[in-house]
Amino acid sequence: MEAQPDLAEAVVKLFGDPLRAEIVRLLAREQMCTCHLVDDTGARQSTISHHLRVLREAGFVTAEPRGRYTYYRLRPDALSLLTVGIANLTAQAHHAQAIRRPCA
Amino acid sequence: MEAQPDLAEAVVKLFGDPLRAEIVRLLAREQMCTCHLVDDTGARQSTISHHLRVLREAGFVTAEPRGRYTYYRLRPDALSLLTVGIANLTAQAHHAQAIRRPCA
DNA sequence: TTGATTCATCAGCTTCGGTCGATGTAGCGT
DNA sequence: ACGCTACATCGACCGAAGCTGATGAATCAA
Repeated sequence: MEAQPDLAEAVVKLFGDPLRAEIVRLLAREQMCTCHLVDDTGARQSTISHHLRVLREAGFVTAEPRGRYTYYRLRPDALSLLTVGIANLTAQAHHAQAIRRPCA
Repeated sequence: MEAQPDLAEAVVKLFGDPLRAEIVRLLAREQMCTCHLVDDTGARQSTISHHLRVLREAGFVTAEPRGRYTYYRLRPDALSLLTVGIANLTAQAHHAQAIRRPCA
């Protein structure tokens, strides 16, 4: 049984970088636009945009243009899939405790 | 509320690399020694050892010396913590949908 | 004891990816 | 129209991290 084909890749896209993880953590509290994230993290605007692009392409955030601002929010459905995937892996790991492949 | 202080770091240690993710996936099925992992992944022995070290130091696997072999297994408790952390983040993200920080 | 096997560690190379400044575009206020 | 702000994208730089071959320790078989 496969937990999720690209579970690892998805996770890396989410947490693969400390700053990206911080962005996710902030977006988990409220929707924010890029300028908010720049203020809160202290990173440059181009850096924030870069990470938002990664998160967007990975399907973890959505961008909503609001005039000259762009609001970002997390996609709970994507996070739910991730949660299930890791939960499955955890359950599988639990069962694996009893299995040992013999050494030739 | 903080999901987990170093949730991101922990996740990166687990899935931060495709090969490492593959190792985790294999260990989720059964306990294996290094040579098994070398065979199954096709990676060099030193490379496998390197990743096992990362996983070990992160607390996700334990090593059990068995004669000249060393069996590795995942630590379900560590994975459970991770699952809870991501589940919390997911729940938090769900609530955040209704909150929007105003742009100055 | 000798040799083969398993595994960990090390130093060096190389690649990947994050960060940055610069540039361009679009929307808003005056 | 003009300027200002918010944002995306680009190219370049650089540091972190993975990969590798070599080396050494430990175990087992002959």
